[in-house]
Amino acid sequence: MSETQNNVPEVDENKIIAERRAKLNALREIGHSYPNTFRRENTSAELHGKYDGMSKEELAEAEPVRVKVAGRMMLRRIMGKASFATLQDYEGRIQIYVTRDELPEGFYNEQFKKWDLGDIVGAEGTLFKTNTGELSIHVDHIELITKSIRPLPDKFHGLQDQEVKYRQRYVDLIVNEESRETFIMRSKIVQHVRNFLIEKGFMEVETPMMHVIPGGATARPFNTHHNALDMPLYLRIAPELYLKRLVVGGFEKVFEINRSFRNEGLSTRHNPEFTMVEFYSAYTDYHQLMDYTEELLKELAELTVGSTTVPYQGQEFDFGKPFARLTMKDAILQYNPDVTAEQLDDLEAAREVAKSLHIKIEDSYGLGKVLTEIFEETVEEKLMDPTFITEYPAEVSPLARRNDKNPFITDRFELFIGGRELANGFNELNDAEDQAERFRAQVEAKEAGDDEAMHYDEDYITALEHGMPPTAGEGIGIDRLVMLFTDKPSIRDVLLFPHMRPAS
RNA sequence: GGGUCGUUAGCUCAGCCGGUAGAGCAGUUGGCUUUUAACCAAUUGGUCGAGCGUUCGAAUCGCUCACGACCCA
Repeated sequence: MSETQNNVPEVDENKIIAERRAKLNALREIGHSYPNTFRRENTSAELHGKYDGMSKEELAEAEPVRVKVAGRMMLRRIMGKASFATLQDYEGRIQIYVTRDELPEGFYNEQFKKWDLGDIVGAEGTLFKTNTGELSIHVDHIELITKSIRPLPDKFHGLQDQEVKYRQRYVDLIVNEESRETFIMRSKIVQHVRNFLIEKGFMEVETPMMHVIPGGATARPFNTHHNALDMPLYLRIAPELYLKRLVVGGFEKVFEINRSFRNEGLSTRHNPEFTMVEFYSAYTDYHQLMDYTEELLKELAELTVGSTTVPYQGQEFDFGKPFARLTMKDAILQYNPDVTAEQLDDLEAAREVAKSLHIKIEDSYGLGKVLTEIFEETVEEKLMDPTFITEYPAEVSPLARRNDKNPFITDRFELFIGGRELANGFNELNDAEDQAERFRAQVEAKEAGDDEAMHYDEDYITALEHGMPPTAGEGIGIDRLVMLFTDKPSIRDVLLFPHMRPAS
């Protein structure tokens, strides 16, 4: 049974909409049919770029410059027989000057003056500058291209209602410049990450988003069902295991930028679907990945902020100096001066430390998990400037390779900025027997009640048994990256269509 | 899951000591050929998020619910 709503909604009608519909009906009677015949030849930004530098006199004395633009009418000032209006296209705004006597008989009063803010129009004419020096188009042909039935939000205050911004992003994008800029920046950031990896010799791939066994992370998946095959499927929680299968297959440097899905709560940092870049490189190690990450983030700071000092919500993060690198244990000691190194080497002592810090510890936790809990509770949120934390315990790193000298820890790091985890990378576990053992431990945890623990992925073990070269891999959260570089407090501000509860 | 705050005209917001709803913008009508949040004059527009209660009377007080924002777990 489908619960999808197929109800046709009742017509949402208020006086303004009714009046606009009446105008549209009048237009239909004289043949308007949402025409797709107007071809613009110029954009607002192009014209400002070329002609803003010319003075009023230079423009007036030069050969007349004919231009043809289209856009949404955002402002209009009618002054009797002449009007100014502001058209907005995807790059910006341009002012047009419309006079009664240069349009066909009756057009100015019977058509143009009846158009509404929000309508999309095309205009042709010659460039000039107004007395106050604004580049404008003296129009001799103008036409209504698309009638808008719905009124726009306040022309000065824009759209303020946070909920409507998220639910009706198209309206937000029409009226709020800042919102447009955020998503343009997001696109540039993703583009830069992609180019960065391609220049480093990585190959972009696409792996399944519907998994038979959800793997590659510890998280609850979304469940779905394949009707023809009559089998359960899961939306992926990470692409990791498929990307590493490709490394087994001989694609030694691969990456994927796309969505993963986790069936967990919503917050200012969590959306059920989110975007990660994951990349894997054979014959290298996690130190190389930290170097790549540092290089990439410094470039992104330059690209987005134009500086190595990144402002975020009233704070500033320093991307100029080399990123700090310290081990999880050293980090705990540094931020908990009362704790000694010896206490962190012994399970019972570490439990006591956690208890004194009011951290909940389950009986099943080993020393590695206890240390990680202490780290997450007392250190994470204090790591402001970019900081790599290394030497994550094997217990909390089921896919990472153990350190050669100390099998308690893995060759793994996470990157923190502004108290938030931005990236996670490690030397990949390519010992199939060790991996099988780790999967078994995860299954035990799952059977003991940890519903975030991993499944045993037999085919992945088979892939590793064919031999995966030594490989390092990393995931970077794109949404959090964009939040950081666009100074946005909520993940919803950097998602075009964030998940919302259905409006009542 | 818990707490705080919010939801009033298409938009941005007042009103909240309970007495039956206001402004600006947008819209409509009129005026205005270099304005720029244009301006001037007149004017239309509201199940005050939903429901229940208290009261002679509720946008306003109380309770429940919905959605959102922030904080905490």
